Amino acid sequence: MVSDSVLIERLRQILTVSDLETATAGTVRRKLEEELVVDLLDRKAFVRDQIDVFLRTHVQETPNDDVQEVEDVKEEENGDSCSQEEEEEEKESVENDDNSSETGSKKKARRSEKVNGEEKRKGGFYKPCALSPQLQKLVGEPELGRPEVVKKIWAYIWEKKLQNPQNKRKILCDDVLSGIFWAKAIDMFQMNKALSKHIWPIDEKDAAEVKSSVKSTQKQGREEGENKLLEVQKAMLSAFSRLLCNFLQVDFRIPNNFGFEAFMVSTRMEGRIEGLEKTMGKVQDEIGSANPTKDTDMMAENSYNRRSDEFWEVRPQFREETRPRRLELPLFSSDNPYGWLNRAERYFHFNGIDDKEKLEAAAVCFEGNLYVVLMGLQQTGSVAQYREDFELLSAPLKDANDAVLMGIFTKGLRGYVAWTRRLCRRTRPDTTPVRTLARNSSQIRSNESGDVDQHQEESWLPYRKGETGEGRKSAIVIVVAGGRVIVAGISIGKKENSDL
DNA sequence: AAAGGCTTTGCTGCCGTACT
DNA sequence: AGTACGGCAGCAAAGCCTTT
Repeated sequence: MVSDSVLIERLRQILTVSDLETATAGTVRRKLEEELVVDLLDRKAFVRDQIDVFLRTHVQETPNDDVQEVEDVKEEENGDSCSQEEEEEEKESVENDDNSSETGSKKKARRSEKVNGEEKRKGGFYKPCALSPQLQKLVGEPELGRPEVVKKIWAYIWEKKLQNPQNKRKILCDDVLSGIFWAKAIDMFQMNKALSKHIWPIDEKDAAEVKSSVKSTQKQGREEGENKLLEVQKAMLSAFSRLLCNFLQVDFRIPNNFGFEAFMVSTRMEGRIEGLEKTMGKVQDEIGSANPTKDTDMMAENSYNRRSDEFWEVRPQFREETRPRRLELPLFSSDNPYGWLNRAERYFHFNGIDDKEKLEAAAVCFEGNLYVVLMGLQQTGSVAQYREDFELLSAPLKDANDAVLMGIFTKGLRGYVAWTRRLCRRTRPDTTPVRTLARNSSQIRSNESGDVDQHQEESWLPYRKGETGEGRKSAIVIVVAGGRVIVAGISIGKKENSDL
């Protein structure tokens, strides 16, 4: 039988040299048993208590090392010292202040002091991010933490006096700012959102560089293929978004190396189309009823196909002049996407194609390649961004099978495999409200897509205890693909969740 | 003081599973 | 049944500003 004192002494020795991040009560106890050649099963509680005592003293000492050093210096300066008990009381009182009486602003001030006092942090918020060329131009640095970018932006706004005097929340964009925000004015609350399009994590870039440098020659071909696919994706996204922007009468923009502005969510898009159609209808009526003038004729020339019969009755000669000539629009070529874009634009110009027709014609040309591109699309940012990209790309696939589209969509989701596995384990079909919804709704598809057929059908319809009330991890995802609404039960992260 | 946006990191607490 | 552990969700943190 080993005495308590011997046990404690040896225990402390073990803990001193152990990695406290990984050591557990069990591993420590087993080590003790091994070294002292005794069975400590009946003294488990004692061992755990002693570990707790050690950890309490250790943990108190470690994070306050710096404070302790400062206090030591003070003590030396003052020539006196207070007892450990008094120190502990002081610490406690500080903690109590923190928890109860201290106001938010004081806390904030204290935090700020802390940040200013310490060496500028490099992680967390201050983690340097890569900046877009437009943003680099403004802040004068290739990489910067987000808060510092915001600081510099505000400094620029003040310097140039770009706040609207009537409403200081509005920022009037000069050339530099409009190059970043793609607007003539922007609400300051929207500013950070717009900025996020220009701030990219460096890790991904670094990781990609490291990855590519260590790739074996065998993998190089595949990588080149992926790069090419990415190039094609970019080109198609660029071309397609340009057409869409023309159609929707919004600014054409390719804000970063791959991303889209988030105008493509179907509901918003439908709203814009509706609005656009109404406006066009009004313009059409006005043109139809007005006397022909040079200006209105020019407007009419630009929208040959949108004119009413009444309009042509007034200007029969104009119909002859602007009749589209026959010329084939080339199919999209992944070998030369920019070349295709050029030729397509010339074709549109030559035939006087209006915006809606441009969109439809381009969609037909894209269709063959779209599955390939869609398959290559991966979630790199938020689910919402990924969904929007997916919706944009899949929009022309009107004949596509919903389940296939949903399968491709989920396959590109980050962490997909992990959550489907977990969901398979935890599914409780009979009590799942989502499942009930799925059975009753013709819009909801189960996993018929094949790419996840190793999972139970329930894996599409996630369940987690308490879901009825909170649905902590699960949500219904609605994807607009191929012009149809596709709904699926899905498990997603917390941030994405809020976006739904 | 809260609101509104966004970012990453790390802590806490909860839950489920595996093991004793 | 109790315990240990893994994994995940939720939250808070700094920074910026003006209006209510």
